[in-house]
Amino acid sequence: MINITFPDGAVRQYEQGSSALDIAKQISEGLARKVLAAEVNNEVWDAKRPINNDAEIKFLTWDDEKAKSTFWHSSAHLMAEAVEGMFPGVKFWVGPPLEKGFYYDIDLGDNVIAEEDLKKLEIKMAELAKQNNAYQRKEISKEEAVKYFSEKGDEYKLDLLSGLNDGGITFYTQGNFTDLCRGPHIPSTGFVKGIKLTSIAGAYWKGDEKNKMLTRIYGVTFPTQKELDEYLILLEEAKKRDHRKLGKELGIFTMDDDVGPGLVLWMPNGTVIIEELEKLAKETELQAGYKRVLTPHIGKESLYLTSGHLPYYKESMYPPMELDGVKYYLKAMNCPHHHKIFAAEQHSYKDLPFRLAEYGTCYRYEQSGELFGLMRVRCLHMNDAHIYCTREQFAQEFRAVNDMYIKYFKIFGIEKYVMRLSLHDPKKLGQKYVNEPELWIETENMVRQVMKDADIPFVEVQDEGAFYGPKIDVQVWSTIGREFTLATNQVDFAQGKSFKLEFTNQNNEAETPLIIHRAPLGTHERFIGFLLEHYAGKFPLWLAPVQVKILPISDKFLEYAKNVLNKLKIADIRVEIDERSEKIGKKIRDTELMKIPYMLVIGEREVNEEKISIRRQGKGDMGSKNLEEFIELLKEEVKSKKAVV
RNA sequence: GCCAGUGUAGCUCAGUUGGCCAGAGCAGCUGAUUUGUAAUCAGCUGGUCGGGGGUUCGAAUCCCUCCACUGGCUCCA
Repeated sequence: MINITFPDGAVRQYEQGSSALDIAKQISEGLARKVLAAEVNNEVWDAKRPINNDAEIKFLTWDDEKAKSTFWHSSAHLMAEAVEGMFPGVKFWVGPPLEKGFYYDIDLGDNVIAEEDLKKLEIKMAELAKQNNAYQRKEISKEEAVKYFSEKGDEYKLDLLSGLNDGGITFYTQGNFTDLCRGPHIPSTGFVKGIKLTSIAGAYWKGDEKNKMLTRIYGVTFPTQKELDEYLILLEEAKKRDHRKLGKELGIFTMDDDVGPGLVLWMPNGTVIIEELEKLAKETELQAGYKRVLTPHIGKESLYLTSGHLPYYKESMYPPMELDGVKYYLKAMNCPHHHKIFAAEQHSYKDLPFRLAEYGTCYRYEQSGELFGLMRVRCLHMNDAHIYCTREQFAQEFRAVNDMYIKYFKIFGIEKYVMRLSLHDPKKLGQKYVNEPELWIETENMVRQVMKDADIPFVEVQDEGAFYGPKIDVQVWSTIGREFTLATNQVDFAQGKSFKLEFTNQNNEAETPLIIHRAPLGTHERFIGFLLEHYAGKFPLWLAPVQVKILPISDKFLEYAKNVLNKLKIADIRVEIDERSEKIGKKIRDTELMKIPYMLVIGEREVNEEKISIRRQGKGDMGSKNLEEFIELLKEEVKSKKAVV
């Protein structure tokens, strides 16, 4: 007998070799029907895997993220079985679960798969699921596994095997499909009910663009059709919040073939938002001791050779224009220009930290396939600044930047974010990273310490640093689930040297400053793209391009309405009037769709009472007030920067 | 850049196996209407069917090529 400890601390005895599923069955059949996998001593196991020693166990059902992963990974195997049935002889790489769903990377050989085939595969998967085949685990020696895949001629699985040690290797089989897999899996295919294969994509083998491109099929499955349907509806809803759709509908931005891909034209409504954001940045940075500068959009080749950007960055810069034998590049970053401003004057340690800020316009020739709405563009306006400081000042400055991020995130109601410490890869020193092994370690430690001291949670990732130093990237998720880097805070120990930047220290010696590059609001493009999805186009009052729309019921009340318009304008409110001879219902509908926060309905009653009727976007009629009162409310709301939910 | 897909009026979309001057709704314009909290009515304008080339008696429909966009990969603020 073995002792099994349950999450509530209860200990019960079971026969040696009982599986989690056996145990669940003894508790109740209902539970057993729901168990997808089990955590055995904090490791996820197949529910049917025999337990031979005393253990702590926890049943995993659909509600548990780990069970979902197991479910989706098992679904990937199910899809692989269907694919193998359709295209015999194909080879499989890996098929991991995702946050929502799964994929499998497949070498289809000479076969081509089209979107229509996904339907067929779904049907095939449903058939196979219905057979309710068990996922059978088998421990196997490395020799035997190598033999199996050698005979199959499967170089991919052999490659996986080469990285595995003998002893821990397992095969999983369901129906006619056997895969090298560490598991775990759900008990049988019958659990998979709602099946949707979402897309086909190419993916480089091992994520390296020099390697062969495999076919990746994405899918998602659920234990019931109903849950799948609900998920698909959710996806449809998410599309409505897409910043590209909203951007067009609300007149925020546009792009044009004749201007060029990735080049954003900010329309009047978008420009209002940009100006408000810049106002916020200016106020915030002024208080934080930054000085504003303005620099040209181009620079000579020599500038980028000095900075060291050119060798690392040339591919993503617009090609140079040549004048009188000198090459000029469009700037892809503002730092070299700022460094030259630092260099233009003598600096004493007493001047430091020296902080230069600019909403700098940069041009990056991103690969065509990388462009994506506002999130990835070729002309961007960066909320950039460079801080020149001493080593002693570094910690405090770096922390102040992080604090600024958090302050901004509060204003915008950004609750979900992760700070990511991006480190170098020692193997790539001299290639992707400047060859200063000690400085890398030193600055990485400095940043790590700052984060720890400030008690800010962060994750560390290898091989993600800037070429000149480690950085903190801030990952955010828009409400529709897109993840991207919004802000960045970088240490630079290299450019100070290469630009021969100096200050005089207490001992009257020349010393090179450390440089912090930072962009808390990222770029206008990405930030506004994010905000569009974050607010679903319903911008808080302070950012709303049009804050108030006046809706006269008929032109009889136009004069009064225009009077209101002028008073609001004088109060610095962004206000418009709808003079069309449409019915009030129509005017309201159009204004609601444009997501304008306040509507003022003006008819006979308002004129007689010298009031205005207020309607709040999404909330309906709010009753009437006199105009002065309303203006005060507006001013307060603007000042609070709060979003109405 | 790579893999797969899409590209028809300002927008959202129809357009059957290639075959009468390419359609609808919304928007726009003109007129009527003067309206009380999410769509008033009528008429009209508007399209080299992404560009170019080819197959064919005939192409929005088939083929090639280029461009743009979409979903991914690589890359990234």
